[in-house]
Amino acid sequence: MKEDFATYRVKDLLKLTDFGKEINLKGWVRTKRGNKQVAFIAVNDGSIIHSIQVVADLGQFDEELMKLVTTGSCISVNGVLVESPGQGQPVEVQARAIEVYGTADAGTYPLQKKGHTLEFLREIAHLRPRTNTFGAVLRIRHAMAFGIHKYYNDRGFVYLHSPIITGSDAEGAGAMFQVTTLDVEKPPRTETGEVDYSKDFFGKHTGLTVSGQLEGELAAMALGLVYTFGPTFRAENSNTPRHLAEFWMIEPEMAFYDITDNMDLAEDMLKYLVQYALDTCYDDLEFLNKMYDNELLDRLKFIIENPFERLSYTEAIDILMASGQKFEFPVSWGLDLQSEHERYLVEKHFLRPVILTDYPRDIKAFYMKQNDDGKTVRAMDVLFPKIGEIIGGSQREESYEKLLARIEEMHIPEKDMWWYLDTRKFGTAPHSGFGLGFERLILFVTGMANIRDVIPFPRTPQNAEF
RNA sequence: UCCUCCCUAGCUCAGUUGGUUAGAGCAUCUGACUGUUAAUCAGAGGGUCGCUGGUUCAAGUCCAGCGGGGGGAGCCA
Repeated sequence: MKEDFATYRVKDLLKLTDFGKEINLKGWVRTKRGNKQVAFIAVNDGSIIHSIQVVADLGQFDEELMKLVTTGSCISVNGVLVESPGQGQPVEVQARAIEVYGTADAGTYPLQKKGHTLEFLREIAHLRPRTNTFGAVLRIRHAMAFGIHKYYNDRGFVYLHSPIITGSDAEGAGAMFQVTTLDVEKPPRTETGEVDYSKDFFGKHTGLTVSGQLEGELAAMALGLVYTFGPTFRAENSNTPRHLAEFWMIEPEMAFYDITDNMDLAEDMLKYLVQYALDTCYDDLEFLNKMYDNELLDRLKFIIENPFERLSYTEAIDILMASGQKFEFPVSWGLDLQSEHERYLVEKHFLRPVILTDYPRDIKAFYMKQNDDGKTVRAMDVLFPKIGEIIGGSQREESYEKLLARIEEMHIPEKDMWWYLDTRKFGTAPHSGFGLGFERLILFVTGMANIRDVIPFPRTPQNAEF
């Protein structure tokens, strides 16, 4: 076919008003309607949620060619941009020539014109990006990733590439996937019969990272403001709509930030990102609001306009105990909050995001700064409606003595932590940081209910297809 | 990992106290229609009722095991 027409993406075509212009477009057919005289072909190229209507006067097209233009096929169209006489779209393309790049057999192509369940789409994750829903989710996901880099870059943070392979299992954030080149059938053994990891690729036992925080702290003690944003792996047998074995996490780490600065940053960042989604992905959000969650747009706007509620763990316990609410799990000071407790606080009592601080030290990680009361640490968890914990963070313990005491107390192998302890030995500083689960953010922003639907190819127990 | 629910046509589902030949909508195919919007109208094809075993004269239906999936819980981001 003639190649002298300039190719446009659908997103741009829909905005053009110079009717009569000759253009080319390429994309995938969503539907074909019509009669003997005329065919209406909805073409989507992923640049925007909307499809463009291509109109083919069937007198001018080969019947055999038109038979190949089916839902799912890929075509290139030369045509003229015209004002649409029909309802539903401002412009359409009067086709002059159509080339079929790839057919999609109508009898076996799994995606139909009608809606599919999200569960079914998970089974065809290789094709689900072609749906309106996943187009929207993936564009929003991109915008959020870009917005995160923009947010931190604009504020002078350095993007730190923390390692994916790690030899430290000390963070305690969860079970690690082992990384090895040893023959798992017959690994080399020591004289005492244990697997000899000194013969392994790295000369020691290694795994995939469960957190970039510790390395983030190292860099924060030099660059001041850093963040990591990378894949994170947890070999936990978690089967919930909120957990993945492979997910992405953003972990800012800031020298000279105390717990309040930390909370301010977390709240400001979340509001910025929600606003960024509204600014850059409104069409997609509108679609999701219409199809899945009628309160999505209202909820997003509410988040931006209202301050998060901040209170201590102790105050939260008091509220829960005074609530008169029947909980499946008892509430008492010292016990970790259960999902039902967090949900009560966020969705029943405060009706807004909640930041809880100063948790009992015995239920939190070793690196959190110990309060003077000897009982609590400067932890902060940001709890969101529907999602639960979206951020977990703390001011870090900067005292060498206190940190070492805690490491010993919790039986963390000190020999693996020498480099981390060195930061407290040499030029230590008050500092803070947190971890934001990227997919949980996307859950909130898209209104999707299952975390497997906000990542292109989810990795969960018993599932690594695609 | 625990609790619970589900698995019937390509998809979404119905299927009565166990009883003859398992149904519908959509999708697909064929036909009709001069501009459709999840087009419409008419017709047709399409099933190892997740798998294995058991109970019974008789199992989509009852029982057991296994597999897959959803929701809740735990672990957390």
